[in-house]
Amino acid sequence: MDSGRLFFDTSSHGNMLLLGNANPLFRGMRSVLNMEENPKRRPFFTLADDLIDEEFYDEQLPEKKRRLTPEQVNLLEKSFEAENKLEPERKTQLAKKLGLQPRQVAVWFQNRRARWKTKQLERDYDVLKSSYDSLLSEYDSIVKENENLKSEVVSLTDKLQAKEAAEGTMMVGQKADPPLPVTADGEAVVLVTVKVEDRLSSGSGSGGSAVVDEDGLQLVDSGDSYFPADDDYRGCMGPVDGMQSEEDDGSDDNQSYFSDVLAAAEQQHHEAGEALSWWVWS
DNA sequence: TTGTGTTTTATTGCCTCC
DNA sequence: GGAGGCAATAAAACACAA
Repeated sequence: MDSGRLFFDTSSHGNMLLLGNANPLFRGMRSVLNMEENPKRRPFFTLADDLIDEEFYDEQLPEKKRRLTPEQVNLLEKSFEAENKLEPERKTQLAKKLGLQPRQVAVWFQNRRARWKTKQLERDYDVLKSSYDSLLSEYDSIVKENENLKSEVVSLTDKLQAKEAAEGTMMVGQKADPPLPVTADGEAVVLVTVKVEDRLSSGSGSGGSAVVDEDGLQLVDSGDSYFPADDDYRGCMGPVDGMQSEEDDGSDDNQSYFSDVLAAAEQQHHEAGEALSWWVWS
């Protein structure tokens, strides 16, 4: 430890004396000084003028570290506000004005810069956090909206399924009078049902179509479809959980709707809106 | 009064710049 | 190499609850 830095030179600065903690005299005085503490206790470092007529220093007590007075701090703060770096000349002037050692002024500025930096970091953190919170809430609302759209798709899909099934049954039912045809034509009814489910579950119409085509039921397949094309249909179905199309390779614009909510939420929302309105319109 | 957490003052060691 | 800045740290001073 550099003891030269720890002790104030009493010859250069009036009656100031500070002993290091290692000094037994200082340690002994600590308890005494603590007992003498009172609310009006004068600070260790005061203006040079005040040092002259104070009997306090007559005793030349070895002093503890004292805090600066509010006046000293105010002046230092003002100086810091003007310029947070301290040129040698300003340091000397401030020290003279405040009755402090230039070294103390330099230390105060150093510590003040450290405090400022800490506060600045806190401010930066707050800004980042509020920005993050805002984005998070935006993300949550988009996810919620996404869920709503998905459930709407599922609901409409169910309705469509029921409607297609009903129409398919009617067509076959024209040949078989009973509500549930169980004759040779009844097989066609079953196949129609499979066809609809297949479309909804796999998104690939080829497999289901093959079965139906074999039975010559083209009318049910696409000729009377609610959808202009299979691609469009699958585009609407793609996003529904558990009903993912096998062709969901991202090549189709509609297929990518649910792939990255954050990346293109607004655009995707728009696309979903179009798909849905088209669906309802059909 | 005392224990504990926070703030302030000061030191130390390292680094950079001139 | 000396001066000054910074990060880390020590320790005194202070605030405050129990």
